[in-house]
Amino acid sequence: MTDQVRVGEVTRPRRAGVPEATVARLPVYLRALHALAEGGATTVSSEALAQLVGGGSAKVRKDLSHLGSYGTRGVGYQVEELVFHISRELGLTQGWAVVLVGVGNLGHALAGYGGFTSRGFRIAALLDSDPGRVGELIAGQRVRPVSDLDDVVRETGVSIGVIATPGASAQDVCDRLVLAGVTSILNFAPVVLQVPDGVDVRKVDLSVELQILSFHQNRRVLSAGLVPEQGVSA
Amino acid sequence: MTDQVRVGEVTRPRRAGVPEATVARLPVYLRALHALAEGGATTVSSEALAQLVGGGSAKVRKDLSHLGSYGTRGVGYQVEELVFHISRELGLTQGWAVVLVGVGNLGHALAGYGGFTSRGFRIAALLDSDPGRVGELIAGQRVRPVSDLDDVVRETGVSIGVIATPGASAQDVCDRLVLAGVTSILNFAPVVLQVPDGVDVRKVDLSVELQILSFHQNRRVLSAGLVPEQGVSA
DNA sequence: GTTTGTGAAAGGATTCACAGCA
DNA sequence: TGCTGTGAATCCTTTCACAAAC
Repeated sequence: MTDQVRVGEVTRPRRAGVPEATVARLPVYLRALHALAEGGATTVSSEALAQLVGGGSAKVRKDLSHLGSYGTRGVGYQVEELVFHISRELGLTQGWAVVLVGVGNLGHALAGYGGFTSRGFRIAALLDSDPGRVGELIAGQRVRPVSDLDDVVRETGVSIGVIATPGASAQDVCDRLVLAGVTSILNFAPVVLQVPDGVDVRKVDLSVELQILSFHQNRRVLSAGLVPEQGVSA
Repeated sequence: MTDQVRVGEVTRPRRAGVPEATVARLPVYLRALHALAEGGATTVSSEALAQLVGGGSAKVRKDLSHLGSYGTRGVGYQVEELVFHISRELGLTQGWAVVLVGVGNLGHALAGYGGFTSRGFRIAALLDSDPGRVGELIAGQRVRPVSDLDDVVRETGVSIGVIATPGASAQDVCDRLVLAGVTSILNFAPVVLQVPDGVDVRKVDLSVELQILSFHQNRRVLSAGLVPEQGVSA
């Protein structure tokens, strides 16, 4: 936090090198802070915040220190101030336009999910390749055909695409998104997408977490000694 | 892989110490391997697998080496064999019974999601606290009231609970699950759950990934346009 | 020749512990 | 006194590079 970086005409505290691990936790802090603010809290200590998100206070402090020095010794952090700085760091003040492709069960859930709009994302369009779905009204939006993608991107300045199609069509949709100029993609389809350099893909896999849970559950059962042996032995 | 560990009455190659980072990737390998098997491939090299999942071949080899020594030098890995060993390591051969609480949009999507059942999970029951939803038929299952939870756990030996309720009721549902004896919980609600020691909670937050994407998109826009020179790395 | 398995090196992330400030 | 901010130490993860095996 000591050195400075020139951005345009102004210098401001360097926040360029925020570690990935920290970035991944900022949304979690943000949610906790919103909850605190709703509850009427004005300040919060690293210890209290750590309690809320499940972690150590030192980690919280180090994370927040990457955004700048916004705490007060002996007191803690101002909730509203932290919300502002984290939101800005995450780019949530930009009001990104998002296009959602695929309005099956999951797409429906995503279109109606408050967590997107409440964090500054604007769903610019809902697309689906199934002609039977086109025209359907979901969360106040009319579903449009995937062929409208180029128009949508041009009209609304979409920079983030969300893929909630079946696995089979995900790569095709992805290619179209990239071709249309979308550089950030959130993929809910159960496939690993291939994209050119310069495009950022993140994947949310509903079953991966369940499998990780299974691993731990399995270990717990095994170490509890209840299951003598399973499958192949050495 | 050299030392041994006693489990019950037998010794077998130690696989107890699989690093978390590796565990998190095993489901991804598993999916790629299933796709390869469907495509008719019988062997795969670490390099090819790395290509498919997006990573380095050394990482793949080190990951797989934690399961044992199942590759053949000069050849690669047997696809089917790897599928078996990874599945077993993840405990997917146990056929865990899962109870899903909350059958709103997201719950619907989860109940119909093939990725659960195709990986050996069995949805033992669907529960909802809304009396209006009880009795509804989803994916061949009839929705039952949350008050049936104890019965469900007793009857079906459920060990994993999935929470897909609104945030407001998630902690309550979580408490009931814990009380009923469930020790692994997958939480889709946008809150951080508090649980006693010995209970494993994993959270999937649909908007967290979008916010991380926003961070990178923001950085890209900043460094592409306005920032003259240094500061922003990558 | 090809590809695995793995020590060793390098790079990150977390935790410790305390100086410094309100 | 209470709590932040941060070097230093520790732990974990990734990458390198190559001997061993096919």
